[in-house]
Amino acid sequence: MTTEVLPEPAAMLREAGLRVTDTRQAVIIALGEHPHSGVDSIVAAVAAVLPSTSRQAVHNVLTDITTAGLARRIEPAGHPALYELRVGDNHHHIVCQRCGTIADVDCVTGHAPCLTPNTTHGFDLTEAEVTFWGVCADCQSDASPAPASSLLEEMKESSP
Amino acid sequence: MTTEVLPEPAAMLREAGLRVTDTRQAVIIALGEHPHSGVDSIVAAVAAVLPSTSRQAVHNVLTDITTAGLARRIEPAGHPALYELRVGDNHHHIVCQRCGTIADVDCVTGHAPCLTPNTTHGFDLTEAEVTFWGVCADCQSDASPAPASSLLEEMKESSP
DNA sequence: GTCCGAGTTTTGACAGCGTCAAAAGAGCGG
DNA sequence: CCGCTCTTTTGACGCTGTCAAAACTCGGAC
Repeated sequence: MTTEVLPEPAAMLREAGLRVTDTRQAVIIALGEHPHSGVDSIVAAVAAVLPSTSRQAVHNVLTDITTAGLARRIEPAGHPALYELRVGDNHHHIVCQRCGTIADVDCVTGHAPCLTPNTTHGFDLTEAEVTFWGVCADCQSDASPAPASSLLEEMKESSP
Repeated sequence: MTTEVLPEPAAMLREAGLRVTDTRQAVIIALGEHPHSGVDSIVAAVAAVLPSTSRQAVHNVLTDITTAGLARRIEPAGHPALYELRVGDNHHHIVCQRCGTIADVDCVTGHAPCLTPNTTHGFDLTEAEVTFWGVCADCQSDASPAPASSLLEEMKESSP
């Protein structure tokens, strides 16, 4: 889509104490342009700029920047892991049960009152994760019966 | 400890329109005695009674009874799928980030007010899934975790 | 009680996603 | 400019789950 006000990849990496490499910058740029991307999509996007980049390198980068707090990893049930750069703000996700599309959902309650159960079974609560499931607008209007099991084809996103 | 006040597996299967087989009853009994079990644990439990049972058969049974509404499938990020018999009541789960133990968490708010976001991006909302993450009582007191088979969580922390 | 067809289970292979490990290459402080 | 350390490449491996065909049961019919 349109080029947005992306954060400086190099600056982000330096602040996080990570070395600035082409691969890492390319991954961050790809994530900035296409949030909620899977490893496959990111590999494709990076390969468009750095054709020699290996899949493993992308995995490494994603793990590194996720650990460093620059990115966030999302793992919806039944889908491969996705990544996004939005960290720090507490938001959740809504996943399309047909095509796997993901959208951000800001926590409407601000402080998440219901996300502090009193029956924690002795657990030391760290985080509350909310995932909404539904059908996206495209799949609603598109009445074509796409079986929820094998629609990996649909997930292929056409790049601009 | 063997025969509890568990629902009759045979009756459950018949009501769901599924054939009553040894394998299916064994799986249901195993789930009744050990909720939040993974396929591996269920296979082991079933094998104790029916040694010739194949892993694939367990997979089939779990898929069948899940589809029939007798069981529920849980897929915490980074863990293999788990199953439980409690269906119908809307409850969530809290997962130990160290050992993977899972406990039930009843929806304390009853009606889940914050689980109806107003910004659905055009999605037709179907379900809201909540997963709590934390550290279980055992892992809190016991600094040395080694329950089942996963120490993958250890690498969550790394300092350059 | 016996038979038969549809539904189950077994067996073996396979696919997706991610990780491990060692050698080669690149960043960056001195 | 040097060299140490971190990154990347390459290839193999592991885990979880699925696909497919043949052998076997369940359960209603006769």
